[in-house]
Amino acid sequence: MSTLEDRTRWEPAEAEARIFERWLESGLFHVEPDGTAEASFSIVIPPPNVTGALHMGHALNGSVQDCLIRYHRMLGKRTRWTLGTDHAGIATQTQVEKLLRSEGTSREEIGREAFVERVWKWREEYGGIIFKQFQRLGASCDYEQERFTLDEGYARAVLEVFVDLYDKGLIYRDNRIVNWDPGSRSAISDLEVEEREVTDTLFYVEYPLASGGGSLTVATVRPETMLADTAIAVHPGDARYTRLVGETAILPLVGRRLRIIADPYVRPEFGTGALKITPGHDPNDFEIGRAHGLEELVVIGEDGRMNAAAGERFAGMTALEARAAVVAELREQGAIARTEPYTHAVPHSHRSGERIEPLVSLQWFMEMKRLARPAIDAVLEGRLRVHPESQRKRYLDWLENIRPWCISRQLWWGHQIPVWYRGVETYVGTAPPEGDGWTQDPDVLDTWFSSGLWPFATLGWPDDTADLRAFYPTDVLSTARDILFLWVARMVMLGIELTGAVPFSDVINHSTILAPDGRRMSKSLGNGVDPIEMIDLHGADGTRFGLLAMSSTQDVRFSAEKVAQGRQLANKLFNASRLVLLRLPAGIELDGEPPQPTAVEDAWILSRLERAKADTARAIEAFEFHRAALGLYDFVYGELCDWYLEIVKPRLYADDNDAVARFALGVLADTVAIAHPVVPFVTEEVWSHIPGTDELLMGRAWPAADESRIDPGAEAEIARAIAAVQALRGWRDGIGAAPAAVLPARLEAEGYERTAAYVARLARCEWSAEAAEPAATVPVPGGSIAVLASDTLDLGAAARKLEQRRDWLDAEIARAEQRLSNAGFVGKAPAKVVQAERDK
RNA sequence: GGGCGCGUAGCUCAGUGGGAGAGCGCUCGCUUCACACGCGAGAGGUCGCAGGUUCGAAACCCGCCGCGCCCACCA
Repeated sequence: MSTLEDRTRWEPAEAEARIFERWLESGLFHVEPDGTAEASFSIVIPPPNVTGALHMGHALNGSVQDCLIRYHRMLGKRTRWTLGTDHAGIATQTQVEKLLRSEGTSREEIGREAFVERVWKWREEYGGIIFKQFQRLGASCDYEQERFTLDEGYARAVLEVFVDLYDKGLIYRDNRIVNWDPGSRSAISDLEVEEREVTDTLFYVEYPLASGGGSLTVATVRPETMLADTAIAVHPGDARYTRLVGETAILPLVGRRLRIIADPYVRPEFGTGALKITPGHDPNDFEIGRAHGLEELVVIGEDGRMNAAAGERFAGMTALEARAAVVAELREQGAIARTEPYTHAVPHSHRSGERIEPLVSLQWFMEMKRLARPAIDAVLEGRLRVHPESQRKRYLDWLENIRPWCISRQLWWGHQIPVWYRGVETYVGTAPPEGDGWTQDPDVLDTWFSSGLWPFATLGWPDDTADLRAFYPTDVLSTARDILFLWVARMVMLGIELTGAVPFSDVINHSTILAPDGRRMSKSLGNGVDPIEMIDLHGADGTRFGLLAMSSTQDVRFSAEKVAQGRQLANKLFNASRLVLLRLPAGIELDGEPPQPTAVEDAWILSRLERAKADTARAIEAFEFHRAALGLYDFVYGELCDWYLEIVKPRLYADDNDAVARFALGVLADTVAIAHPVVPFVTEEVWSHIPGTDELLMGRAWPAADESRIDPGAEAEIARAIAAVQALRGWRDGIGAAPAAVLPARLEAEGYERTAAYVARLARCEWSAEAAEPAATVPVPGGSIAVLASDTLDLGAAARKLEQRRDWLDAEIARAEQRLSNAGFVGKAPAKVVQAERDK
């Protein structure tokens, strides 16, 4: 490593790996379980898919969580960030199946056992890559223990929960209509379904009445499902059909007799006001069918093809083929009255993208209503806080309208359902039953069933472990809002039911990072930005800063410029530190005493630092990470570097600089400390060069704000000096004064007793006692500065500038006077504001 | 059909009642002893539109327009 003198730039590529290694070796990522959950701070990572690679969402969430973890670690909390991965049933199975296909085989061909083995092997190979990437980001997880939702202990927890909830009657098996995904050949839950606009044809089909007296016309977009019709429904109040209720219609092509029933669900104004009822293939019809005791016929099989029940003519066809065939036959019979195009929302599988085939099937369900109530109360009573507030309503609305959850999946990769069958017997238990002839249910549980146990199963539940006692309930759960229902709400429900505790006290729904083009980042669109590339380009600190800074609203476009801004901040911190450290006299080290100001600018920066400490802490605790990041930037650039360090340079370069060097060192130390949760690498690096610090910054105590050091007087004095410097610089630039020229001037303003020398140096002028007529007068707070004639000054330009200034001032005075003459303003506005106007 | 968010400088975004800000880009100037991945100075905004509340609105309220997202079983 080269010396600080030679390193004029912060080089993340060189430093970050080295620093991360020190963190890892320090053992600070891991803390022993001890004490109570109240005294600790713990986060469980939202488990990425085993197959996953780091994307921008992970990088943002990692930055958020690490910022929190580092902050609380510095606060002295016993800090645990538990990490692990999710077996991700469908996603993983799909990937491995794809691999098998490329090898010319399939899961059916090699069989279940070999397939599952293959997935495990695949997981060995690719799993956990994402945590190497997390390390690039600087994430201070407990890497010593990585959990997996299919670990032995975890699997045991899953099975015990199944048995427990089954015994409580919350889990049951039933023939119900489910969202069948022909793509993954499995049932999926309501949450895995997305609606897409589709234009279909609406067919008006005539069903003859059994009485022979005419026919009843129904409208349908799916004529092929008529083969499973078991009734026709009309609205009870629909006068057109009142006399037909209770009559019978004949199903064309099939000849089945259909009862004509009355049900308020039917909308009289849609189509003909008569609705064919197909309980086996339509969710609404299913409910109506259950209400009226109708038969549930299934004519489309799980392979998406018509089955034997569809009749010989149609069996084996795909649903689409069957539609064409049915329509053709109906036309032949003259049973289609008319058709019209019809655009509507149609459910598709979120995973496979295929159109959902609703069908009645024997599946396992979880009854959710009873579980939802306590999860609602937890939020209403403030035991669980949802951030931002707007997401709270979403959470509550969903839970208020919760429906049964289909938890069985027709997959091989996952937790196989712990139920065995023998003839009519059913056995439910965590271990296989005694005796011969039992076969286990082939289905596995929905991935979200096991991830719903994540905060406590990762800590050893259901055993009473030290981890559980020390770290559960956890504190914060940070996630993207698209899995608020899928995952978060279920963790809350299951956590309360199984452990008696809300599994975390705060839920953060962080922003969704969109691609620069405003669309979702996606592989297929090719508009994704790789966080690792960003880290390579701008460093982890820059990437973290950028992501946090851009994450204030619910959606945000990715902006590489914000990341570059973060890199600038890192570079600035590094170089500011060089200035202080390279001027540090031998023997001075950080002694733990608060910095002692010996000049007005010292008191000023100390005051600003106290505010920055408090603001940063407040922002992090309120989960307003953009405020934390941008606030640090403002402090470091706008106050520490642009002004404080510029003002004290001569003192730092003086021979007897002990006092100011010691002071600046203290300010620097606190600055890197409060910046550490946001930009951990560069701050750790700076820390390592501060004499008197043997330990890592990561493990240092957060510098608590001390409001007694806030000094409004010093703040006002320096603010005045800054304004004067800026006024003079602007004036100089306006008249084109030579940058290096030192202009003689007379200070004719109040309030510069302790800052006049700084103003002169920073604005490049020289105070003169000469009584000469000024060449120009520059207004500054508290008076003006008279610039005297000198050979470097262009008097014509100065005069023009002065003229402009006077016009502006006249306007200002007029405006202030107008305001002050307004009785309403003087009477009602706060005294401070009125006084400010008078001062003008 | 309901809900949520957004609309501020050319771009990406901060800013929740007292004279509009940042980063990037642009213009001009500067090898000033931490940093040229830098420093200084600028140009550039009827704060989506229209009402209202207020002494005072980018901000608070109402309506509209535009964009995005979520939820919803209407053939």
